[in-house]
Amino acid sequence: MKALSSKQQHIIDFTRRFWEDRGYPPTIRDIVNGCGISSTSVVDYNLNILEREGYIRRHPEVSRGIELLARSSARGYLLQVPIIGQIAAGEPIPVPTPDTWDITASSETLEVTEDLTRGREGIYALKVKGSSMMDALINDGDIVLMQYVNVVENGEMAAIWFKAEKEATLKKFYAEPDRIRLQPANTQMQPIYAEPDNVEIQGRVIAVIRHLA
Amino acid sequence: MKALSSKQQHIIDFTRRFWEDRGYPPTIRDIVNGCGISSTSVVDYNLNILEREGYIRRHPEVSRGIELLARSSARGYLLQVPIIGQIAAGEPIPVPTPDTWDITASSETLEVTEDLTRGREGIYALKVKGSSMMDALINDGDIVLMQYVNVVENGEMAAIWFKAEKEATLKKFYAEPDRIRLQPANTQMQPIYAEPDNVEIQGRVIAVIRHLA
DNA sequence: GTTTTTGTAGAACATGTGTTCGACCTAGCC
DNA sequence: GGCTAGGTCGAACACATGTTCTACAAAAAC
Repeated sequence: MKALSSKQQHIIDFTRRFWEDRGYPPTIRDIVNGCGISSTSVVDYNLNILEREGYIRRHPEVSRGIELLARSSARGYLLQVPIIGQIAAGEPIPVPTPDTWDITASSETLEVTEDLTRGREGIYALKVKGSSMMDALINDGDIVLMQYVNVVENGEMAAIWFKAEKEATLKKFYAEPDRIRLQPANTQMQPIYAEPDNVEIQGRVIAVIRHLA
Repeated sequence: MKALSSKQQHIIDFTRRFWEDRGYPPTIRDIVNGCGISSTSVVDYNLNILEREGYIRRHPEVSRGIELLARSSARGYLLQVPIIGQIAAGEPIPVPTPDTWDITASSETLEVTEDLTRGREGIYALKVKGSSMMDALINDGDIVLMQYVNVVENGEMAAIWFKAEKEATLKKFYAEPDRIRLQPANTQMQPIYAEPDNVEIQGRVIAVIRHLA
């Protein structure tokens, strides 16, 4: 990639702005007007260079056939994840139902980029209430992205429900021969051991998002 | 919004797929082919209904002038944040330069939704190295979204550089009459006090993103 | 100097593409 | 039966838009 002339940079900027603004790319004549260029062929000329240098892709004979490639550009797309409830030490963990999956029905949603979920199915979100998960480095107000699964691999962070104690928590999960070891994310803290019968895995933690300020 | 006929639903789905796939909306004839419809006027007819019902916006006389309004689609938009380096206890905190702002120049970027930055300027990201920030509930591998500022309000989480000790850390910042109090996010831990001369604020923490599994 | 390269201008051309219109079909209703 | 409303079809029209070509100027290479 060579350096771009100021005109080429201008064209790219304008095209991106146009695209973000209207949802479709500009025509060559839109660029002529938007960048104060005086001929369509000049734009064509520079678009060819931009394509050769890998900044855009052009679809020949197609109106508005300009695709911005700039580093992941548009590709990564947005997902709406329903925030179906909260997770707190003393409350049952809300389990997604066909109802809560319905984006339009759920009261709150979280917009995340696809790279967080990596295309996984069954993603939902919970808001953390209280500071009982601090040993998992999760604080009051954090949002945890969950995947709806009933089994997790050793070492994965899971949402766990202690049946007897009626308590919810987030811990790293390890199945050992006769027991289950739950390891706080803070490695300086001691693990907890539990009976396999007493724990119910409610989901896997995909990501944690803490929004300050 | 009335319920859509299956044909209308099909048109919307096709349009979204087309759009996600190629970066620009389909023409009416693209929809004719893609949805197995036999006349452009049928598509036009249904697009008008879709616009009336609020699912799309059409730009008259404009080729490919179909804008998807359905939630998630494009609107709430994506920002590319440059990951300009890492933050570790014993290293200076990388400070953004005009160079690192250039998305195309930086080696790695993070895609975030606008609601995380809330339109703020000067946003960059750092990758956390090591577990020294654990008292701020931040772990190795986490990504912190930063805003480039030199002063922060009391109570905000800031990236701090201790000049004498040559150490970086993330702490809640409180200016007191003669000293600066730095409070770990984990409220059970004791605060640290520092001389105003010895601390340099390198930025404000906007968000923390932890990506597991 | 001459020649080549790079960039710009304007116009003409060919095709892409939204729009319109008349005809037709069905279903429901009087 | 006649009537209307919703939906489909095909073709023609008009203009939006990518492409191409010639001419020209300035800079770079020879």
